[in-house]
Amino acid sequence: MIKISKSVEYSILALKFIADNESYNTINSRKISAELNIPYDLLSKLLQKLVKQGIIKSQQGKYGGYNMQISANKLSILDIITALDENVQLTNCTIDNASVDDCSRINNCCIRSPFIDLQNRINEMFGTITLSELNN
Amino acid sequence: MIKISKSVEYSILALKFIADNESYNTINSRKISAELNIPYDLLSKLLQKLVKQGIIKSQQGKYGGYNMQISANKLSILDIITALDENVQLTNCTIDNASVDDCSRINNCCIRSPFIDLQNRINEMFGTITLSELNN
DNA sequence: TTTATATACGACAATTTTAGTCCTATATAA
DNA sequence: TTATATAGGACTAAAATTGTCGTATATAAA
Repeated sequence: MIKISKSVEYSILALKFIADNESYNTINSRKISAELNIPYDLLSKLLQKLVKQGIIKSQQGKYGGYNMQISANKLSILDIITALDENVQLTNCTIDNASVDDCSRINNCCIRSPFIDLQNRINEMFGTITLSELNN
Repeated sequence: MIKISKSVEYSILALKFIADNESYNTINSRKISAELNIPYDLLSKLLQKLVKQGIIKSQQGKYGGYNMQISANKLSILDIITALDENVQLTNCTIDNASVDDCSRINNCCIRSPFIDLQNRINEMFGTITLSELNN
C-alpha cells in the first residue's frame, strides 16, 4: 500500500483545527486531542515538532496553547511532511547521491530513474496544495 | 515515508527481466533471483501471483520457467501493483464507501475529499507508465 | 519409470516501521 | 503557591513488511 502516515494525517487535522480557530487566543492540545480524537501524547509530540519547524508557535503555562506561525494558505502538505522528518521516497535508491549501500542494483536497473521522476511529480503535487485548500 | 513495497519493486525488476529476455524459451526463477539479487522464495511467491493474475505464464517441470503473458508496453505499474493485491490508499478513509469504521472523523474532516483527489492523480500516474517505458 | 529440476503454495519467523504510552521537567497565569 | 499548559526522552505495543521453510506437484529427459 502507498499511504501517508498517521503522523502526517494527525498533523494536518490539528493544523487545520488551529488555523480554523485563530479567533481564539490559543488552542491547547487537550482540546485538539478531544475534538479530533487523536491520542493526546502522540499529538503533543507532533505539535512540538511543528513548533520547532516554525509552523506553529506555542505558549506554555496556564491558558497556553498553540497558534499558527505560517498562514494556512502558505503552508503546503509537503511543508508538513518535511517538518515531521518524513518524505516521499518511493524506493531506497531514489535519493540524491544514492550508492550501492542503498541498492546493489543501482547501476543497472529500471527502477531508479523512472521512479525519481514519479517521486518528483508526487512531491510537486504535495508541494502545490496548501492547508487552506483542504476542505470537507 | 511514502514508498512502494519491496514486493512491487522486485516484481517490476523481475517482469522487466522476463520481458527483456523473451528470446529465450522461458526464464526460471533461480536465474532471475540470482541475476537481480532477489531472495528466491520471496520472488517465487510474487511470480506465482503474477501468473494467477495473467501477467505472466508459467511452465512447470524441467526447463520450465516464465514468459510474459501481457506485453510490456501494455502493462502499467498500476497493473502490477494491483496484481499484487496492493494499491494506492493514502489514508484509511480514501476508499469507496468509507464508513465510520474506517475513520471516526469521516463526516467532518479536511482529509478525505482532497486526498481522494490526490490519490486519483497518483493512480493515474502509475496507470499511465508502462513496463516498457522503465529504463535505466 | 526414474530422476532432476522446475513451479505451487501454505505456514511461519524475523525484522522493520509505525503508532501509542509513560514519566518527569519546565513554563506561566492567576 | 497552585493549577494547568507545553517540552521531551525513554519505552512499549501493534502492525506491516520482508524473508524462510517444508512439502506438494508438474514435466522433460535419461
